[in-house]
Amino acid sequence: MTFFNDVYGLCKQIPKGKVSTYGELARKLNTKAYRLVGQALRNNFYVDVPCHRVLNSKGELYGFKGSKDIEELNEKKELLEQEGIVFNNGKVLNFEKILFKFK
DNA sequence: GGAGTGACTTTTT
DNA sequence: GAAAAAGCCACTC
Repeated sequence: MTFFNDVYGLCKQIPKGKVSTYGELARKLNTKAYRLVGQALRNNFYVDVPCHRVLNSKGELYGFKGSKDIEELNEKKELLEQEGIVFNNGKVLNFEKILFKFK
């Protein structure tokens, strides 16, 4: 679970009001397993990890809204709006501005 | 230990 | 430019 753990750690590094992408996370971890990032978050969306701040490369939520099992994250999406992130048709406005890039 | 899986990304049609 | 297909790696069953 080390990989997952790393993912969680990075997610926690995402400052409030900003978002990141699975690609960035994976790249930061020096891996191409983009899907693993999503998997990690999915298994651990119970934990205090701001997984809702992680979007896909297009800057929009992936799977959240479509799946019923994770419809709880729909509420988290609204949380993002509370943090200052604006959504438009499921997409994020000024995505590149609020995108948090890992170093 | 092998096969299946997935909140993705990139390339190709 | 949208839609489909393939590639990817770690984790679970």
